[in-house]
Amino acid sequence: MRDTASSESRATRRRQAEVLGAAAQLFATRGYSGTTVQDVADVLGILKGSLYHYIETKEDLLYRILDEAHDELDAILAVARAREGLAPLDRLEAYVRDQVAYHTTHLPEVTIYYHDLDRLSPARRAQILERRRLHAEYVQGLIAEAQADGLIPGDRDAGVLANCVFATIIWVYRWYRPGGSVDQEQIADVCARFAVSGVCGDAEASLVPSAAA
Amino acid sequence: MRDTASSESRATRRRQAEVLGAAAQLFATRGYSGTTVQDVADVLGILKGSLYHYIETKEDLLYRILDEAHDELDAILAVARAREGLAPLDRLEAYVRDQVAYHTTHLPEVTIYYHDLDRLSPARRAQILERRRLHAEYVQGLIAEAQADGLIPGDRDAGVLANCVFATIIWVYRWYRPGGSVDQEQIADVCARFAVSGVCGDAEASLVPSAAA
Amino acid sequence: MRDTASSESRATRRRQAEVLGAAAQLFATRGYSGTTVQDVADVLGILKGSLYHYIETKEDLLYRILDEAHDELDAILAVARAREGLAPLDRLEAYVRDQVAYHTTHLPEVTIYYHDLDRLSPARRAQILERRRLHAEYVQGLIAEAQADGLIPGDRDAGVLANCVFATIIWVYRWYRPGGSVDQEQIADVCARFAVSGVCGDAEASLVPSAAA
Amino acid sequence: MRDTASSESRATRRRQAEVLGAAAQLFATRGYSGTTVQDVADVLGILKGSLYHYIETKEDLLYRILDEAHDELDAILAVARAREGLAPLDRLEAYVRDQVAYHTTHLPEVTIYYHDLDRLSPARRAQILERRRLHAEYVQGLIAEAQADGLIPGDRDAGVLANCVFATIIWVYRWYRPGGSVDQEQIADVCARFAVSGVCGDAEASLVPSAAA
DNA sequence: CATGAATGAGCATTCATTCAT
DNA sequence: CATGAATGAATGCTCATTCAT
Repeated sequence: MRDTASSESRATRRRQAEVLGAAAQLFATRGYSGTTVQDVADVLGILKGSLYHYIETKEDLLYRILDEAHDELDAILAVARAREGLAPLDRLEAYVRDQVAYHTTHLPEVTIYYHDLDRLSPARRAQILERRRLHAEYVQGLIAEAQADGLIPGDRDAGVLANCVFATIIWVYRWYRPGGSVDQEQIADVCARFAVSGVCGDAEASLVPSAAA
Repeated sequence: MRDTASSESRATRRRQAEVLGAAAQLFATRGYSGTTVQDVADVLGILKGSLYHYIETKEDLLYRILDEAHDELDAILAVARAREGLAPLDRLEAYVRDQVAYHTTHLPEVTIYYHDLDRLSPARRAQILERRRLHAEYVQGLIAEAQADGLIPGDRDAGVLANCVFATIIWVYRWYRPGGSVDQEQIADVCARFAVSGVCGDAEASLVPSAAA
Repeated sequence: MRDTASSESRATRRRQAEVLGAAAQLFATRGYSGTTVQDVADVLGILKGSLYHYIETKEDLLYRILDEAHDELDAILAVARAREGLAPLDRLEAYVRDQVAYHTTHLPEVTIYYHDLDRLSPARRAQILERRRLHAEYVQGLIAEAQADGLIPGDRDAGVLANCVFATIIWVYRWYRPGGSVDQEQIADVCARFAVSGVCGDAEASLVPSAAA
Repeated sequence: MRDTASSESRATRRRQAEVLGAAAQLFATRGYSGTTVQDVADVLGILKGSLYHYIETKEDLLYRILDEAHDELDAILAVARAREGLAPLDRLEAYVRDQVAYHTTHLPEVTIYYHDLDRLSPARRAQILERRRLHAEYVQGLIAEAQADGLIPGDRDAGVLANCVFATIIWVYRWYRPGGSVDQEQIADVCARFAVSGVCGDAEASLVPSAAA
């Protein structure tokens, strides 16, 4: 029973990971269009032509990075779905916290995700977008559920609110840089609380006094 | 009283605006790197070489679009600063509303702003970033003020919260498309309320009962 | 009796001279290929399109500069030819002196002459080369005459010697710069003496003693 | 004992030489500005883009041609410096002879050298000019030495005389064409004698009688 | 005379991709 | 697996020249 029975040997898989890692670093820094196949090969210490032993096209690199990243994102969604017996807003808070934690620890991947998805071929882009849609549905569902349960006001469009929640999650990649004064856990906390409070939208109540003063 | 005294004739200025408009449309759709000078010329119905009567480099197009857009953004900030006698959170709400209104009505410009700022030369990028910084300072200042006034809890980093507010504003360009079921004014309302409630962060209070129930 | 009877008015001719002067300056500095029509127009303070009121093609500028310069060069030849009753080497010396004087005082023109003659159309180049040939013939004739008269050794090819004489004259434009420590008259002297002594070629005779000493 | 240990294989080096040779041929004929990268590729029988495997910029071609040519020129200077125990004028004569021999056998290189040095970037031009300066110093030094030794009159500027010597050497490339009636060795002889006699400058002495006759 | 928009051909350079060795 | 030479299409930019106003 040789373990080469799997289609790819362990060494091969490691090399593939190195290739994707190098590409991810570069794509995140210079953008997909701004990165050349030569750049990737340079980082790996091989020649441009040799890189084509690992990929068929440059777009392959982009797709694989995005595909693998989405595997982890989908795992977060699966965990969230498995959290039963919790109130919708608590489930939302947990989901946002997990997402922000992922975003802060996978800056290159999410940077590429939000910057260069459009450089994917239509078919592949559609594939990724479909996976993303499931996340949107989940969050929008939680919000609609909270509205139905009377936990939050029902006068606002759940879809718009869901987008605001994702804004809170996603935008992290544009301002968070490791080594800052606020650590990752705190950031996940603040963002989760911001998002949940945002969908609650009862700020006016607390503000009325100050406005009335 | 002729206003032809200005160095550029009206026709010239109109043509310049057409050039920028065509470029903005394309940059927003295909990205700066994905748009060729040829593309822009094609839209204008002139030859590639002729376009160089209006620009010196392709980057000029990007810079001018961003520069003009920032003029409008800065006008929003000026208006916000002029709103005296309002509580900080009310000023924040008004600012967010204005910003979201701008974002929904200037999708091409803001798309370019958040996607291709890095394609600008270092000097020009720095110039834009400096203008952006003033906005960040303003919002963070409002939040800090609200914290100092005891209007919102002071246990969360004002900088992180400000980033969450900007997330709410900015992300709009990624999901809002004109002609949807929710109109622009409603969206500005929802986002403003989301952001203000988010910084208030008193969701737990309202949630505790439901969680305790 | 208007003086507009001449094909070009005085003002027109002055303007033409300005155009040629500006072009000559630029061609000498940046080379013909390295100078754009725009550059010339800029120096004149007009637009590129307007320059075409004075020229038909860019090559016109080159040709006219060269043509006018050759008028002066030919005048030097005419003067030389008129110097009768002088020994050939004295006539050679006078010719070299005049030529070097011209070269040091017309650096832009001669620079263009020796650098960019090949950018002329074949017909025009041939025309200039024909005029140049007359100079070569004259100098070669003087040398042959001196050889025939026994004034200088006859064992060396008169054509090669003539080329060496022209080398002495022409090369001046590559190293002479006004304002140096040696004035123009001295330079003309040194060059003339160098050339004449060179064709005499009796250095060995004078050196033998010193070598024998 | 394989010499393939060197970083470039023999085939690679040969190809590089072919590339430089093709470029040199073209630059000499049409000038650097007048030669396109396409032209060079055409001569090599490859596509324009493929040429960039051998060069980084078009200027690289120019620099390498000039750099390699100067290696040979500097070898001539080294040989000249090694010729001890000879009177200065004899050393000058030998140097001129060697130089002229090089010039007549390397017409393309020297043509480019004297025509297109200015198309080099400032840094690279300075580098070449520094190497050239050593030659000028050497020749001027010989002349000064001869003057100090009383071998030639000391009333003429050694710098100007050195320039005249170089004129004699350099100008060869403008009139010498292989296959003429005078062979290369004779030309080197004539030029060397012309230059040495020129710096001696005692033509008057020999002329006085003929003028007095 | 002068303007300035437009032309159209050309240029140096880049780059994803292929393939014989 | 890796090399490196070659492809071929595209890109940003230049520039001499034209011409309606």
